[in-house]
This record gives sequence, C-alpha cells and structure tokens, in this order.
Amino acid sequence: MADDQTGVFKALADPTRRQILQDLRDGELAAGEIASRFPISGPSISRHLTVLKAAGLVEERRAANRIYYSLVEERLAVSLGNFLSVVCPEQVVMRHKRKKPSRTRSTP
Amino acid sequence: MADDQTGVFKALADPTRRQILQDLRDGELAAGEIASRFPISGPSISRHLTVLKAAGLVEERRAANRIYYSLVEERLAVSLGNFLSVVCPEQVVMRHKRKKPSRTRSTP
DNA sequence: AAGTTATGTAGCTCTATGGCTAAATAGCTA
DNA sequence: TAGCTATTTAGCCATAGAGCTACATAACTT
Repeated sequence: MADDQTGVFKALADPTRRQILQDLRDGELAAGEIASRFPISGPSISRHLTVLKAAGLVEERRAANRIYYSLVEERLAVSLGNFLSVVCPEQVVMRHKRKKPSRTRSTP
Repeated sequence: MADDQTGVFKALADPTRRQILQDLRDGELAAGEIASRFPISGPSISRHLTVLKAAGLVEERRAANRIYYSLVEERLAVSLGNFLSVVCPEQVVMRHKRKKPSRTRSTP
C-alpha cells in the first residue's frame, strides 16, 4: 500500500470493514463468524479481512480449522490519533498507553 | 455519499486530500494557492476540494475572483473521534468543545 | 482414506476514482 | 466591451475496488 497511513485510511473507507472492526471490539471472531454477520459472500469478507490485516488493523490467530481475527486497537488509535493531532490538535487528546511498563504494578 | 461517516473516511483515504487538510491547518487558502503546492493539475485539485467539501471537511468563502477554503476542524474531530470512541474507547479521549456555553465561566 | 467444514485464491464484471486536457463561467481591469 | 485571471465543469482514459461464482487448500472427523 502507498504509505502506512494511506493503508489505514483506505481500509477505513469501506463501511463493511469499519463494521468488522466494530464487531471485533468485543473480542476475536473466526472468519466465518464475521462473514455470517454480513449479507455479502464469504470470499468478499475474506478479502476485506486481508485488507484490514495488510493495514495492520487486525491480526490473525490460527486454531484448528479456524482463523480467528482480532483488533489491533493501538494501531487504529495511533494512526487516527496522529493524523488528528496534526490537523486539529486542539480537539482530541491521545491517551498515551505505555508499551511496556518497566515494572508491572497494579495494571487493572 | 453513502452515509456521513463513509464520506469522511473516503475523503481521507487520499493522500493529496489529507495533505490539503493539513495545509489548511494554518488558515484558509485560495484554490489556486492550494493547487500550486501539488504537482497535479488545477482541475484535479478542484475535484479534491469538491470531495472534501461534500464530506463537510472544508468550507468555502468566495471573495472577488477567488474561492478560499478553510478547514472545518470540528467535523474532522467529531467524525474520527466518534469512530475511535466506538472501536477503541480506552485509547483516545475527545476533548469536548462546547458549542455555545450557556454562560461563559472559567473554561479551563 | 474419504468426507466435511472453514477459508482463501482465481478470475470475471461493473463501478468508482484520480489524473489529464479543453472548454465554460465568474469576476476583475482597462 | 475586450481581455485577463481564477476556478470549475465536461469528457476521456487507465487503474483500483468490491461483489460474485467456481475452485483450491487446510485441517478435522469417521
């Protein structure tokens, strides 16, 4: 994909893909489970998942027969957050999430 | 455009349009001034501006011969912010901007 | 091994997108 | 009015995008 940011925004430009991300908010789902939520064909969903994966917005985990997809929240937050902070820094605040806290204290 | 959100995300999917928004961050610019910053033709820029305007991300002001475009910051912040707050609410915080404070007190 | 389920890949079609040039419009300026 | 500048509109082309069906893979289940 062109640059990194373009990959993310292009991925988000499709309503089906945005809905997939939203569906993944509550936890991972197998490809088929995702497909069953939409009126379009399995292969089409498969391609949407490929696009999301290429953009780094989802990850896959293979187990048995299935392929489970899950949201990469930080990727999404960082991409959009970066753009927002450049174009309208006054209106949105990124909540910084430590990548690796030096010593894990009480991480709820 | 499909729904509102799709209009915004599709508009943002193009790097030239994102750069235009970024250029407008420092204040309004005439169409020609914008065009002169890119290696592509005037008419192409004009169409990009039409897309941004349709998405509600820029506004135009006509003065004399010129058409000045300016950023609609809130539109951008609210669209992306809404989506982010649905998909990964933990990571980004919208800074609420009062539309019309009933009585302006000490707004920190 | 054979069959079944879960997904992805190939290849086709149609529409949308983005770039270009040429021409139209709008509004100054002389 | 004639002409100049700024910008958009029209129309063309090439590429990308999204949907579909048919087929190929992968991995379980008998």
